Amino acid sequence: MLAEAATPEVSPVSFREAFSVSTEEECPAVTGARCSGCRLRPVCLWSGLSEAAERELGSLAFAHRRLKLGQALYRSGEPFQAIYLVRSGFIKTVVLLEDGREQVTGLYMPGETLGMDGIASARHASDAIALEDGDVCVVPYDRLEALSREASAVQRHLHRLFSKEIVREQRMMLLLGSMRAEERVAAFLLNLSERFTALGFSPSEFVLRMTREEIGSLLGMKLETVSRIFSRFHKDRLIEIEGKHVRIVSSAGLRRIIGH
Amino acid sequence: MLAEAATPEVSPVSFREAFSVSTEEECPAVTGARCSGCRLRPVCLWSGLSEAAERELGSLAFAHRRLKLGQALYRSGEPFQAIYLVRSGFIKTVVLLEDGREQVTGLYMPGETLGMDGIASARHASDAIALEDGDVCVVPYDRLEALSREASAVQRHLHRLFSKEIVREQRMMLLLGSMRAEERVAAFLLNLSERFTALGFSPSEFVLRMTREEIGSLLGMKLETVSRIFSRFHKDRLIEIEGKHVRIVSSAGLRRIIGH
DNA sequence: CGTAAGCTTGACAAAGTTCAACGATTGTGG
DNA sequence: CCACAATCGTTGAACTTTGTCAAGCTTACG
Repeated sequence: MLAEAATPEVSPVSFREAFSVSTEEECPAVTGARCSGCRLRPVCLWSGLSEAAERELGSLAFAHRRLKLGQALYRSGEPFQAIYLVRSGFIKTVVLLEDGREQVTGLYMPGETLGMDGIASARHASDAIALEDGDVCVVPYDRLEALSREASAVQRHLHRLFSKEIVREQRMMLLLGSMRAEERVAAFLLNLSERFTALGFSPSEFVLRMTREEIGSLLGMKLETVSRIFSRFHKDRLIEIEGKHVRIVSSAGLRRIIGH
Repeated sequence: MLAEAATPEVSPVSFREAFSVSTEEECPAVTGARCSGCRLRPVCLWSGLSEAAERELGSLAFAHRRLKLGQALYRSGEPFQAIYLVRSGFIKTVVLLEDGREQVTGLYMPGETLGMDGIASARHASDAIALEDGDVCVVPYDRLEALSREASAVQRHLHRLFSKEIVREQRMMLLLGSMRAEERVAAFLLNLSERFTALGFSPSEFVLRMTREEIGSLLGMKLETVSRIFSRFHKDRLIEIEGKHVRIVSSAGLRRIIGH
């Protein structure tokens, strides 16, 4: 029944098709593509730039970097050079404790920006790991700084980006600090549903790109707890789940769980 | 034995003396004081500005706002206007869930900056509440934006500020998501110790400005758990504690607890 | 096709919460 | 200035949630 989950209902194209690694035509590797043709334009840093400003900046073309599953975009301690806009694939960020424990601090989908944690100390404070093959747009930070001084639209967008990340992390603290495991999982599923919707995919049917262990780390619980809660939600007809394919049967029911 | 805790050993002046609400002479109310005389200069947004840039900006004087214990600096949903530099007193930020549950997401000491969560949506995403009487320097955001375009030192400082907040929240997620209650309390005490040290006070003896309930909310546990862990640490000779007065007896011991 | 990685489930243990009682401290109005 | 109320903190006992360990199953991959 869930076999077709990979082909979202509301969208005429599959996720993989729509956000697959670009062909050479539309995305020459190192020289970078013109932003004007990019499908991520509506969510991109550069939207809102006046045409004049765009023309002025002949350099509005950035290198792309491809990532294979498991590959690191950057690692904690590495010199900070750029921030990254996800073009395709999912990326997780991970913070490590000396004794080896790790916390997944973020999950980034196409159109989302990561890497801002590196500005403070000129070194990245987390690892960014690809959860599947994909690619990112590399935005060199020094150029961004300069541009943000020249074009106030860029500045405003950049500051909003910083602030959004702060708000996202606040919400995550709320989740980790004051919700029970069941509520966290419900909130996680509803959040994914929203974000898939924003990308034009089904709100109710999608593929988790993380293992139970990674989900557990993001939500501050053990993989067994994640598994048990998925099973319980399934039994209670709130979701259907088969491995990583999820279908939300009752988003109202999930919302009710958070309401306690 | 802990009766003198209010007078830190290493510092010749008490915390309250050093960071009390300023007298009118050094801090005229609405017109704002010249930054040059401010004791927070080394940590302030404006440090690093060239003298030329400073002179150019005759406006380098900001309104101060006094806060009484329990008073809100801003509330979630209020229009975002400014960010705030704490001059004296402690401030907590709180995020609320519809059902009334709340999560303390931050604790801000003199010299620290808060309010950046409001930029994303032009409305604050949290409440900021004074934990004791104090005052803040009000930095209007539109002026900051303009200034950050003109003076790259300001820009750099501002971006670093954003990034620091992101990193701080990441660490908080690590704490909430992957540490046991005992470890969280130990980490909390060590973190306070560091920050008091940075302000020139004793690393080992200070006054908590939060109730057990507020500490619990910050650390994602119930007030009873906080109390029990304080008692346990006391029994194990890691700290001495009497109400809100804390003395760290063995910071190595606390560090060992985090190491598992 | 075999091996490793990922997922599920059960039984039990540990950690943290809840409820309750009580003492100490703080603040307020008479 | 005192008395009373309210808030804050501590501690015990019972309970709930989540983690741990172990086994077995499925899936993906070389």
